[in-house]
Amino acid sequence: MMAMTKPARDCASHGCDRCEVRGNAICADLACEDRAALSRIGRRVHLQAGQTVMWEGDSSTLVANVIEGTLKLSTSTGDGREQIVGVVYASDFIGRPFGARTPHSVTALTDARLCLYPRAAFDNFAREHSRLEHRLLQRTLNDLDRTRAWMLLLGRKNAREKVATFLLDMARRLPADGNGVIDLPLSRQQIADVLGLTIETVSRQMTDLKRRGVIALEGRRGVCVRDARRLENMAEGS
Amino acid sequence: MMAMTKPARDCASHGCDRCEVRGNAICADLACEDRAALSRIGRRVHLQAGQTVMWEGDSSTLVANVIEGTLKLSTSTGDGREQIVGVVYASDFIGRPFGARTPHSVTALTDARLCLYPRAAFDNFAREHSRLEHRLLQRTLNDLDRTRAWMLLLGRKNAREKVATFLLDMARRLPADGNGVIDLPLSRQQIADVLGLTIETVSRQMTDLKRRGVIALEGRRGVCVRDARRLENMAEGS
DNA sequence: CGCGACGTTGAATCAGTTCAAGCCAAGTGG
DNA sequence: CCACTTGGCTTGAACTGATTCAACGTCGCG
Repeated sequence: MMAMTKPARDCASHGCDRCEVRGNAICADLACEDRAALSRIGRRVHLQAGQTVMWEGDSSTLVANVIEGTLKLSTSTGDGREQIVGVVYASDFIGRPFGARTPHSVTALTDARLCLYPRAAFDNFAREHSRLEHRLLQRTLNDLDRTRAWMLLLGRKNAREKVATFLLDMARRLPADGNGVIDLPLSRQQIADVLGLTIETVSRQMTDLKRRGVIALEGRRGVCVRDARRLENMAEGS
Repeated sequence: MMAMTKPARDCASHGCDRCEVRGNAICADLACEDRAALSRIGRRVHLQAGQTVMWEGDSSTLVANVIEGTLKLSTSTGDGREQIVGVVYASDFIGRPFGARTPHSVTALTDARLCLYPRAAFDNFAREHSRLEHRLLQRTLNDLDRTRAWMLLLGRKNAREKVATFLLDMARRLPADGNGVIDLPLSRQQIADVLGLTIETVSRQMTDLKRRGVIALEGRRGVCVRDARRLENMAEGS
């Protein structure tokens, strides 16, 4: 799959033209030749579910675009308690440009494909291409908004509200199959790590939501939102 | 104070030259004439403690540099539970550039002075001055890092760890007087809103820390860190 | 002095955790 | 093909850290 064939014509001479996420990634509105230059800096890599690409606290040497798959961003306390601080999807950007340290680990939740750049080279490229930098800024501002909204959940919502909010967020982001069932990219433990709960509490809340007919569960990872209105009410406090 | 006098010479012809925060604010490395242009867009405003400049969900019409004072960024649930998602100090930037809505309220905790810009004009200016945009990007990336670190606190730390972490953060950011006493810009309720706790729990933890000799309390807002090492241990889990 | 806002303290309650057991579906090997 | 393991998920019962509710202090200001 995805062999790096090299056609002849000027502007079609690099892999990006066939890139699945080009329209949404930060490279979207680069001129054709600039995109070619950027593509020369980067390389494609495949990750298996569970693989970690960047470690919290390590010096920041890599950044990347996510081409396919879902990854988690996480931090931990010294004694091993983990908090997932973000979940990223295709076309999202990962890594810490313009900074010495990677502030959180990045781990693949599903098999994934990345377009990986050495940070230093990327930084230089970005500084010379303000359209790219502008896109990166927009994306970072959005991330910051979403992260701050999540703080309200972590600090002030109870278990039911947390789980309901999480499910709505997932339903919004992930495609549903014909029966309206979505396939969660996270295990129960990982959901707990997103919500600041324990696995048991997550499980109990899910079961409770099922019992009330608000959602249906299909196997371990499948969920179907049956009554979105009610789920939304539960996500706030009512 | 701070009257907008207009001296005659070319490059000294705007208020910025006397600006207390110029070295650290996002305007820092603008060329002299660009800074003059930016200053023409903005205006200085004074805020009294308690005043709110921007409301969560309102359309984003203003952005600003903080010249003096401390402000809080906050979000609330429908039923009035509040979470403080950030505290900003002199030379920080506030507001949501390149976005339609302000995602959180901004309220002065102390009397404050801002350098306020209409968002649309600021956006245009920023798009044409990539050094400004670059600085804004750096700042936003830093904010995001700090915000994500705070998620670990909200999701995974207990009350003692939260309060200890908070105090260390404050001690790092605020100047201490001759006796090592810092003046907290936040009331107990606001500390609770930062940490995702209740006011009573914050009070109990502070008293406990005092009883153990780790900190000393001076009146309502004064704190002195007596044993920083021990406080650091408490901030993680030990 | 006395009022009002802010902070502390105590006792009871409860949401969520902890610990322990059991369940289920998917392998693995005899 | 069936016993047995394995890993993820659920369920139950006991426990506990933080909240809730209520009373009491205390500081600053008219």
